[in-house]
Amino acid sequence: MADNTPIDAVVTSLSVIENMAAAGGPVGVSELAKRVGANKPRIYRHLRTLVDMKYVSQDPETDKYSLTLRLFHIGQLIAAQTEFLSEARYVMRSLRDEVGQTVTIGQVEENGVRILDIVKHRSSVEISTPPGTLFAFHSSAQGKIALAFGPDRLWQQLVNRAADTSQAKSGIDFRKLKTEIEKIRKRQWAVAPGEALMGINALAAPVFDA
Amino acid sequence: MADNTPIDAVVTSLSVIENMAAAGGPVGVSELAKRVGANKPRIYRHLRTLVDMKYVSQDPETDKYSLTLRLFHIGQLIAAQTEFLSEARYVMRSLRDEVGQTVTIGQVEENGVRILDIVKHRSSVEISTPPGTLFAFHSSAQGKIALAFGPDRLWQQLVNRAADTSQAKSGIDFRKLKTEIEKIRKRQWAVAPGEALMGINALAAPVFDA
DNA sequence: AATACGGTTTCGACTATAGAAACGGGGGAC
DNA sequence: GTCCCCCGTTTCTATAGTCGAAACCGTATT
Repeated sequence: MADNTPIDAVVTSLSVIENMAAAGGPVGVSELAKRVGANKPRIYRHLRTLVDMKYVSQDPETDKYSLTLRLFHIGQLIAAQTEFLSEARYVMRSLRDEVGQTVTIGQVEENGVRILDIVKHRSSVEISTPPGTLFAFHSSAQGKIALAFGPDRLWQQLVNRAADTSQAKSGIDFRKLKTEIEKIRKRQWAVAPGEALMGINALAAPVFDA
Repeated sequence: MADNTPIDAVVTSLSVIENMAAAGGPVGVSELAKRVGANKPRIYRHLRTLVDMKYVSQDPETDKYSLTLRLFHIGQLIAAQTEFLSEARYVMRSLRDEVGQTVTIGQVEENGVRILDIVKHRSSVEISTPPGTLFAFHSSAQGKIALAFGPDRLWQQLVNRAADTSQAKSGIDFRKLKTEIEKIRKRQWAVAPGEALMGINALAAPVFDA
């Protein structure tokens, strides 16, 4: 990461899009120019490009520009990739309101549990786990849940990998972990106090689809 | 509109985004380069820019890139601007709970009806129509509704297009279709059993605004 | 051990982008 | 009716920024 040089034109166009979205309605070139902090011709050319690509349309009457549903469609695709996220949001939100805690949702991957989304609990201190974070299997409530209720394959992989890398120093006590997993499987939920951060609680996983 | 000159960099970045959305999962630089039709360094720089702007994230493990939820959020904003979608959600949800069926909402475009959003009905079998899907006019309940209650222009276009392409083999029986449309217009709703999938039902369209 | 493929970096050349200034047209003030 | 102001649009030139070829380095493969 030597010379961090973002592409100017892209930044500008995305700023245009963002500002249009924030505007909440059709916008003119001049207004946009002020919001973005550039002069009119620049904005104009970017708008023309976006119109060309069907991301923006111009009202023939007022000459003002508005965003089309193209980006919305792309957004839907993204949400679809993140699978059930859109539906999960509702559950998460109500869950948060119920327990008064920040709620996260994750997905099991090869090497751990990846945080997909988070619904924050408004409190004085903000302990945020940005989406995309990867939690290890052995040192997080989420990971242990995955081990407890996920396929055996996960457990095997974890053991094999630890053996392969000959990292006896990894310090994972598998016997202890195994009994912990068993316990989790019985009581249906896991805690992992002080392992990643302060006090993290996780709950069982409605896996695979529903 | 003298010298139609779209900004290259913007076109590239948007192509990158589109291809990532279409890919349906994490993608590598090389794969993207092939899809977009450019060489690796270019794509790499664009990706770096998008990462900088938080539209894309890179998996620390696999080095692959994926779209973040940022665009999804913007898409939601757009949908809110486009007015009725946010309101429609409520209607759709209550409608679903009432009839116990999956409800979709679409928008009439040039070549068919595009599904904008969907509220699924929880049942044993999942028959999902991902948003963004385009339904043909003549072979879907949604399309027929559009023909029945939309402007005549749509019908004319459909007939003309079929004539132009000289594809008599298209197999569309226009007389039959026309009478069907008439019937739909009278009884206010349409069915299209077995045309797209199993049993699809659609309802009349609150067009144009309200 | 050697190869192939992945993402990343460098560097020079050219072109595509930016900014100043000017244009035409619509609307409001007076 | 006339003037003026503000809007979206256009031209033009210089420079900055983007591009492509080739090379780099790590990991996985044979």
